[in-house]
Amino acid sequence: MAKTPAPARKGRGRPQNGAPDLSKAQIVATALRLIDEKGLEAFSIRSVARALGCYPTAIYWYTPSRHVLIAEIITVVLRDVLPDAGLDWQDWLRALFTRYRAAIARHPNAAPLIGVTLVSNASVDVDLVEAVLAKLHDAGFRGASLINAYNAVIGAMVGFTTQEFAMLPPDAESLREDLAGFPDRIDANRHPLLAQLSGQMIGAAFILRWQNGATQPMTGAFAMYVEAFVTGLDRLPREGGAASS
Amino acid sequence: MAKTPAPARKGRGRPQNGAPDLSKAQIVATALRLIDEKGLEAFSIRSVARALGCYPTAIYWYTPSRHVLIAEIITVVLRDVLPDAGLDWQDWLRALFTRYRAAIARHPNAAPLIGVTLVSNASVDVDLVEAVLAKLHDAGFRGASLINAYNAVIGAMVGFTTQEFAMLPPDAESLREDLAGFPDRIDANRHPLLAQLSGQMIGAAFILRWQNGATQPMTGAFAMYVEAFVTGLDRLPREGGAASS
DNA sequence: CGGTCTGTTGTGCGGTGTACAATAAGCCCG
DNA sequence: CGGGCTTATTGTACACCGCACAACAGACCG
Repeated sequence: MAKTPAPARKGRGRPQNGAPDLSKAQIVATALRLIDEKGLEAFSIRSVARALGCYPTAIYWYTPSRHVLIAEIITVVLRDVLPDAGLDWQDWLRALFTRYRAAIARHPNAAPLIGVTLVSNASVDVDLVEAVLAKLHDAGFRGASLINAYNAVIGAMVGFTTQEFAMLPPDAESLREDLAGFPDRIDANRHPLLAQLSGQMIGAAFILRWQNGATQPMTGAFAMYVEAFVTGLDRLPREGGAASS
Repeated sequence: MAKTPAPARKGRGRPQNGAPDLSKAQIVATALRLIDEKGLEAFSIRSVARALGCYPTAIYWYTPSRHVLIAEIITVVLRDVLPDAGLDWQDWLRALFTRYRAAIARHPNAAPLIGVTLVSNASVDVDLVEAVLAKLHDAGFRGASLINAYNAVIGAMVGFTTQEFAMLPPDAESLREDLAGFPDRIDANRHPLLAQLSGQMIGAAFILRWQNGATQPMTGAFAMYVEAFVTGLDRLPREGGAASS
């Protein structure tokens, strides 16, 4: 509430209670709350410190850098994406993709963090890796094909949803106005399908939208994407194949 | 070369030749060159100005904001992704994905810009939209299914490659060291497949890598991903389906 | 020849991540 | 019980960022 540091307790030094004022969990939770409520741009070390009523440098006692803090936010967001292990491999993949999307939908403003920072960093979720490998092994994938399938699955899981919830430029309003007049500018001879479908696509389709999945979800497209990928995977050869690098 | 503004010409006012010193194309090209050569983090309005030997605010004469400049960089990177229109719809989609990936591979450090900023903004590439719609119409998709398929295709095109070329944290070295000792920490009882495959996966697979597609391309995984998606798309119902929103 | 347009130089503000010093309270050990 | 070590924080400082805005000089046009 106060202007800049807003210290609940004044003066330097260790707090008097014996217990710390801050904690890593509290910092991560506050950061995520800021992202959820005010958008990704409102998140910074300093804004988290402001919200917690401490100096920015106090944050650094619990986390070594902005990047690591982001990594910790990601692991919180991606909690509980693993589906029930009892499912058939195809249903399991469908559930995995859906649960991943649901996790992002719960914190849409955090989506770019994951897409940009690579799924990796920080704590490797070994259970996720093993589970994907296990289900693909169930499906019959072996050797280099198994690893390629693993990468294809992770890429597919993260890829679509990251796009769906991608951040928009801050001048979304001008983008909207731009697209409002767009149908009139289409040359029906050169772009007949676009001319015919623009009414349904403006504001709802990639490249022609000004809002992201938080307000304009692409549920139908996502379902089709998952279905195409999973059923397509079933029709692929499952052995051999070159390694990636 | 000079310290801060490094003006080739001194003093204020309009240049004497009659021709401007700068141009939008030059600014975009310089920005992209900086990104390619020194990484995305080295790109800023101020760094571009430094490279051009002008004041940062001179950049604003040609572009209204950082976001718009980024949008212009994106359109340059994504030039020439459209494949030959004569191809069969499935081959055309394969070619589209491959050409998109090749474009990103030419400027890997720019990958996060596209993934984050949404494919949209700035100049809508109507030819791309129309071409995708046309090929999916060729495939028999109609109505809501056509639009869903369009979104699935764009999401698939951008999604995987964005992940493959996602930026890594600046402390990649410590990540590498961390992952070097990773195989020894795997409990072979709890994670048997990971224990067996970690040797092939460390450094080359999502979540277990410390480099991105610029140095560790996932060619095999990408091929499998494309193949699964395209052949899967062929087996989907092509009419009806609910709209997304 | 005066005014307006153009394309710069320059100044300034509020923001950022984070390195580093200062400091005070709790804790442990002799 | 007292001195030093550890802990958790306040403060200061620096180099960077995007960008708003003023100043201004040359070109161009009536």
